[in-house]
Amino acid sequence: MKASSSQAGPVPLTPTDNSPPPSRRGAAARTRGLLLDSARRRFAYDGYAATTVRDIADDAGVNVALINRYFRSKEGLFEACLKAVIDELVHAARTVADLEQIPEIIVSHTAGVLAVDGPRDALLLLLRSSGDERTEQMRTGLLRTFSERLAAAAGWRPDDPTGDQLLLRAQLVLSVAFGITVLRASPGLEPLGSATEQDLTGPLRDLVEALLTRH
Amino acid sequence: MKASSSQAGPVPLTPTDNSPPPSRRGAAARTRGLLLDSARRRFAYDGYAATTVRDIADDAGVNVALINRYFRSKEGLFEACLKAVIDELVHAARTVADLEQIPEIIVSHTAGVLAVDGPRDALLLLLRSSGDERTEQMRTGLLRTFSERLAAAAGWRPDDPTGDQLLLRAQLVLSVAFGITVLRASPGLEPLGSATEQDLTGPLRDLVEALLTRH
Amino acid sequence: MKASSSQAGPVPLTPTDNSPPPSRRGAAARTRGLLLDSARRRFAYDGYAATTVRDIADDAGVNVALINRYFRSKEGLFEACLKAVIDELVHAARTVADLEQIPEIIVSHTAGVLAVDGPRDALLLLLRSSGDERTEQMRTGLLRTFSERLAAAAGWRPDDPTGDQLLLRAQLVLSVAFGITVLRASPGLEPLGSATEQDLTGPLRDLVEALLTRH
Amino acid sequence: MKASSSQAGPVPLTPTDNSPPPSRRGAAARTRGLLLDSARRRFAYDGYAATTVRDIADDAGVNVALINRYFRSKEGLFEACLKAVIDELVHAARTVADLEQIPEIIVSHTAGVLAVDGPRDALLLLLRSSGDERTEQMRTGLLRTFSERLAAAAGWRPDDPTGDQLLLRAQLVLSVAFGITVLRASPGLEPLGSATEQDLTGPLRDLVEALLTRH
DNA sequence: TATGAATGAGAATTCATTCAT
DNA sequence: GATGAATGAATTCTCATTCAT
Repeated sequence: MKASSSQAGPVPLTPTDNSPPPSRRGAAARTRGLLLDSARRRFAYDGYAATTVRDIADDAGVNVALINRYFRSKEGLFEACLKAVIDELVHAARTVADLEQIPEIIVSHTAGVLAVDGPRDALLLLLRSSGDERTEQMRTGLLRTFSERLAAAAGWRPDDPTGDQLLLRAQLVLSVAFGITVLRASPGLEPLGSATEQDLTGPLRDLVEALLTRH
Repeated sequence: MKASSSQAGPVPLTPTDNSPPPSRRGAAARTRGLLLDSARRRFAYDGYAATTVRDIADDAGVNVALINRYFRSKEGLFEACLKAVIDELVHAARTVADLEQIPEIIVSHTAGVLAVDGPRDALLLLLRSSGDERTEQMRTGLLRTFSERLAAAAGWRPDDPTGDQLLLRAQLVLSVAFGITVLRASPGLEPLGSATEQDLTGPLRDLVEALLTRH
Repeated sequence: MKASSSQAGPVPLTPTDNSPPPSRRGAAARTRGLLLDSARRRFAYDGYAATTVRDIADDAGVNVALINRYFRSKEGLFEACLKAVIDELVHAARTVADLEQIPEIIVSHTAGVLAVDGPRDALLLLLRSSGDERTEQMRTGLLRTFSERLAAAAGWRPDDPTGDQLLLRAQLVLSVAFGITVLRASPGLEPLGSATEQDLTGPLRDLVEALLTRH
Repeated sequence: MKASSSQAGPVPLTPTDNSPPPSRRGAAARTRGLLLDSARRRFAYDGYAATTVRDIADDAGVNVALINRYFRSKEGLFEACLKAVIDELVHAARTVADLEQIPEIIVSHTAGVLAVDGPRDALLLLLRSSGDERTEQMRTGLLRTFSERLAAAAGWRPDDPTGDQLLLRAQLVLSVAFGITVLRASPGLEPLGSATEQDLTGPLRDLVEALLTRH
């Protein structure tokens, strides 16, 4: 049985772009963008295999064949989504300079109302797989980068012989972020499901401090 | 493109039962069990939609049609897997009496070599969806139960007016467990990927203490 | 979609034989008979392709594999049914000596409550096909025989040069019989659906007289 | 064993439309029509269950998937066929004003060479069932309408207290039509099998007069 | 003789993708 | 650039039949 989200689209709100095609030139970029947005949501919430290219095209309000035109294939589209998400997260990782910022970063990628998200589906999509080798590696690469960045904020250095302990702890912090994301994607679990940024920040501060301070 | 695991099976090791078919009369239970085991692994690692009934049958070494015979449909099989996992987890939840036990419980469901698992794929499968309403509810029900149990170990009571804070923190602990699981399912992230139970227990103790003590 | 009759059996009444297996010897014949009865009804009402060997076995209350044991195949079973029906009808045809008997013969094979029939499904089954060449010929052979017999009662002789007219009229009489059967098999058409033998005899007398007298 | 007609198609003659596809844009209606034609023949002659969607698509010379595109399912296609047939027959029923016309109407729907038919398979298809409740009702509805129309031509009125007798006789007339159809569908029964319209009209006149005049 | 287990062929349907306009 | 039409490769499921007890 297909997910009920198939007809309605997982998050039909905030179509991101309702403006008419700006001209002849530029219409392509706009269509590409619409598809990318829809795909990202679908892939994130329903997973790669459960998502139909028709779902995506319908959400975007464009013809299915354009997916192949602009992205060569369903998998090409997935890769494009992944690339976009990774870019965002690499950027976010760079902003992590010290431990105090970590809770905030996590919260900004996991909290918020599901429907209004956009950047909120990033972590979720990162966990999805199309089964393709290349995207698998992109994913792993980012995870590594991100956890090293978190560890670095706690004093970790690549050549530190005893650094594995710290890196492991950083990856546990990362785990919380992903854990929150997957649990929030599974509806009905309160109070986590509708926790606000404020609700989460306090506990996360405790958590980060416990895991990453003086170890 | 299909997942590369399609041919090899995600983890074909430890078939759990290599014994020869016990006569023929009465072999039904064994066959059913083989299918359940294979399905559980496949669904957990590849997801519902990406898993083919043929994959499952081949892993189990039996004919595809038997899936329909014993479980009515692919979805029936998924539901059976989910039920089994939920039973295990409900049992695990019951053993949680005080905070000290929590790290151990988490570790026992998240660590261990991927290939040797069995109970280790429980959390992962719990996150998978077939899109069916009923299984969705089973999942949510368990998540609620489990988080309440964790909170209770920290002193939470259902009628406590300010208990939501504690329940939220318990759900964050649960998040870590799921987060570890999904990150370990994504191969290549070291040191988390091959962390042993000992490696994880210490940090988790800090984490549980920070989140659930005196709040 | 399968016919709703699949679970309930088209006519579960009058199992024809509820007696316990008489001995070891003789059990075979009884089982064979049970299967033949069930098959006949199923084939007649649902058609060959829509009927499942499991439907038949379940109706008869015996194991499916026995169909192959006793009749070699589904088609063998169908052929056996057809043969039985043909035997009955050949016998009926022989009793037709003059025109007055024809309405009665028709009525006895078309009227009666659907559920209680037995000989009433004969004509219906005769119209069913398994697609096999041989059964097709058996069917045609009987139809020929029967219509010649009807024509003979009206004075037709095989070598009569102008006899075709009369034979055609006899086949129209046969048509009525089959027409009544198929219309009665399609439920809800009143008053034909529940017409009694008395209701039908009068009109049929008029019909036979009009078609077969002095031409 | 499958019907021998499976490979050859029941009556592949007169494809109704040999014209080349009219451009490509807008070819949908033509394809739909081709499928409808093939389906009608197949369903009428082989029955619903014995007919394969691939048979139909091959007869029509188009891809199988288009059946689902245009009719949603095999059953949807059957329903479309039934609807078309019913429309034709309702139209035919309306033309019946007095008794003299009845033989002609019957003849026009039952005679003619099998291969050249088109409207000739209407009655046959009407007797076929997919097992679906809804189509069953459509069928019964038409049968009722049609027989009332025949009865009306003989003076029957809906509120006539003794009208059942007349209605029953009208349904016997209908029976002849269906009887002729099913007997002609079963090949090899001469002279009925190749009787022309002229051959049938005379006897049918006698029959209608005997059944429907002054009763 | 009877039965539950197992199998392989075939059926309907879905879906990503390509083609022609 | 965009679209409706068409295709072929899967995928799930059903079913007649065979096997071993």
